[in-house]
Amino acid sequence: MPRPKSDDKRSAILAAATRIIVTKGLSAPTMGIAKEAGIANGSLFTYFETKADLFNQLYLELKAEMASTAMKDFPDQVELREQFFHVWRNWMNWAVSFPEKRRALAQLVVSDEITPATREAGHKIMAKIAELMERSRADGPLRNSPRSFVAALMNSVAEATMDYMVQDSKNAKKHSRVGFDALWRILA
Amino acid sequence: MPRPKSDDKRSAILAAATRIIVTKGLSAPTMGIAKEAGIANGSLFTYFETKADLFNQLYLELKAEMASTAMKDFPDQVELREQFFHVWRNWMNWAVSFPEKRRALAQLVVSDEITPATREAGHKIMAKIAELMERSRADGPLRNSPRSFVAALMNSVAEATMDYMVQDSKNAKKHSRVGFDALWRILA
Amino acid sequence: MPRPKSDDKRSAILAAATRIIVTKGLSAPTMGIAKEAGIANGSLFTYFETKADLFNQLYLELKAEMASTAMKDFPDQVELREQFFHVWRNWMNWAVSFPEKRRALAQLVVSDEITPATREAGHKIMAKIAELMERSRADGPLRNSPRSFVAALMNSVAEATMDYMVQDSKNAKKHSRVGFDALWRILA
Amino acid sequence: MPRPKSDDKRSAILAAATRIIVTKGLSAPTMGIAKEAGIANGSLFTYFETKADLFNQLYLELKAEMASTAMKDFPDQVELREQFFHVWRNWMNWAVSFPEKRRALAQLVVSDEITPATREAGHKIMAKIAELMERSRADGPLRNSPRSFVAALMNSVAEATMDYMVQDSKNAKKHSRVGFDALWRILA
DNA sequence: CATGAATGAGTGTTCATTCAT
DNA sequence: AATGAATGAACACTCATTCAT
Repeated sequence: MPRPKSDDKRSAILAAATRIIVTKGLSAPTMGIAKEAGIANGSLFTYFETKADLFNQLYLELKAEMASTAMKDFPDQVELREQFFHVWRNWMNWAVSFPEKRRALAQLVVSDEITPATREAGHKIMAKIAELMERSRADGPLRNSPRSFVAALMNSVAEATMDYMVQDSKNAKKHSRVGFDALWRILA
Repeated sequence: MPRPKSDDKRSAILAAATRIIVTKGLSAPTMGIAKEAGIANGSLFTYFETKADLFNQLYLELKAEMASTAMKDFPDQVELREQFFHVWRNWMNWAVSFPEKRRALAQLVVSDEITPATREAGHKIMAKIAELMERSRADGPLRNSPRSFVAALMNSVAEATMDYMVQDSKNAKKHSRVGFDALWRILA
Repeated sequence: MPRPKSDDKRSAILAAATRIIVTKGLSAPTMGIAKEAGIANGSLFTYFETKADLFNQLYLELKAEMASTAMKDFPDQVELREQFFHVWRNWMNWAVSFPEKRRALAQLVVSDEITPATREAGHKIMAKIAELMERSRADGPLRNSPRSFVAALMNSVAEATMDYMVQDSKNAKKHSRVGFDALWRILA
Repeated sequence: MPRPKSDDKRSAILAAATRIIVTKGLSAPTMGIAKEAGIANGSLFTYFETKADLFNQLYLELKAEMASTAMKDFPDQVELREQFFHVWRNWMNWAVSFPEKRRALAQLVVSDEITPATREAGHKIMAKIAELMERSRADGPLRNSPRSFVAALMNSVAEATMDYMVQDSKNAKKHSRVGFDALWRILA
């Protein structure tokens, strides 16, 4: 029974990577990430086989956190629009509360280090939200468009809204509503 | 800033960069771009001071081409919605006709090599389109939102629509319409 | 130098190192050797202070086994040439029976990790064979050459013969004889 | 017409590698070789694609020099034994005159970075010497052994002789003769 | 102006060795 | 004693940029 691989350390690396990606981008040296995490450069590779592996896992971690935050306190008994707005509000709040996580995720999304398998897994994580979206557009103008198109639209509106909220955080709540209304106009 | 002798060579580099960025991403070596352009690696720096400079100029070049294509044959005499749709259609067609340019531009947009000044200039280039957008939303639900938010929304809908069109190019025309309708629902 | 508890484990490491050296060379990671030996990487250093130490001990181990095999069933009562040939035959047989040991040893011989002291000890181990050699050349053309030169010649002929035998193992016995005759012609 | 790739520099790298290999072995850092050659570390890779490439070329270079030195002033009109001895003497002299080259070559020969193709080319370079060897053993006791075996024997005797000569260079000439006689006894 | 050799800082990853458990 | 995580120096190779020709 030697020192067991510490979950704390894994988390520290992930958190460090998040911070460093925000400031230096995806080309940030692994050594910088290790230092930020308070470990030796070589130790990083005890937890993640390669830099790309680290990025893929971070992508998933962030997406999972985002999705689970979005689904928190999900109200089963209310009507669809309100359900969706509940999720939307949680989603936006996460982005505003953890701007670094959101920006890091945004970088990871466009990285070509993220494998198709990882992206696929990422989509599965968002399944609940996607399902809400599906139900919302079921009778709307986009009822015949492919899901991926609708999902892309939803994501873009979400991203734009987040930016808006972060920039003018005093009125964040209002902006969240405006973004959701725009989305709803697209879908339903 | 005396522009160098051969405009041909400058264009060749820009075109080469476009192609290389699509296949290798923004981390593509300058030497690869030079080779693709049919010149020696050192010569690239006669035309562009640094790699970042090349990218900034390419960003502007592509944006300008996109914008001018969008404004082609602009119909002054028709009503606003139709004017906007004319522009939208040109815009979408450009993206479908020159997928490499569009994809390169998409990469450049998220690059942190692109300076704020360049982004600002890029927005100016889109001024005509922005103005249309402004007029369209003047009486709509987003009439009180900041222009940047509205612009971000428009861009996202455009990007999603382009992807959609490229993926299913047989029905490109129909998809273009669907995207525009979605945009219009947001704005007006 | 208290030898560690388990001689089994020590032997396992030595045997693993032999195998790994053959496939990966002397730059084989200690971790690979440990895994092959079925122990944890850190445990290797309980038995051998350093990688170089392991190699030095392995060198000696292999040389000792080689020498003792060569001297097996030594016939005291026959004449010199036959005595020498008996040893030669055992020697060659060992090489053919344990090709991995021989190849590992060949690599170790040229390694600069093997210290002069170890080499010296290795020569002592071969003392019996060297003595036979000395007696064989006592009246021959090399009677006035330094022992080290003669030993080097003998070793080279042996090495060449071993290669020859391994390559064409069907006629190994014949090749062994041819090699010995060549050696004898040099010495006596 | 830029700076042309300089043959001097190529030679300097090769010479530097020779020296460094002797002192630090084949694991010598490329940076050390570059520094010894008086160039920047990156420049080494202008002349040799990889470290392995450098080693392969050096192997060939050294072998070629050795072979051409050995054939210098080849006497066509004398009998076989004398021809062979002439070559042998040149060969031994080269080894004694350039001990670093010889030792570097000895290391390269056992390196697994040297490709089969390179080894093949190396053998071609030695073709003339091999031919002499073939003629010498044509009627001798090894007339039925494979050439590779005979060549291995010859090389080993040569190596042993060189060591001997270097160690006791005062009597180098005598030792060269002794070695040759031993070889001749094997072959003819 | 064009060329491509020269430069040298920068980087992901490996690995012998140490040490906490 | 055994384990395997932790360490950090080391290293081959890349690449934007400079500069001699």
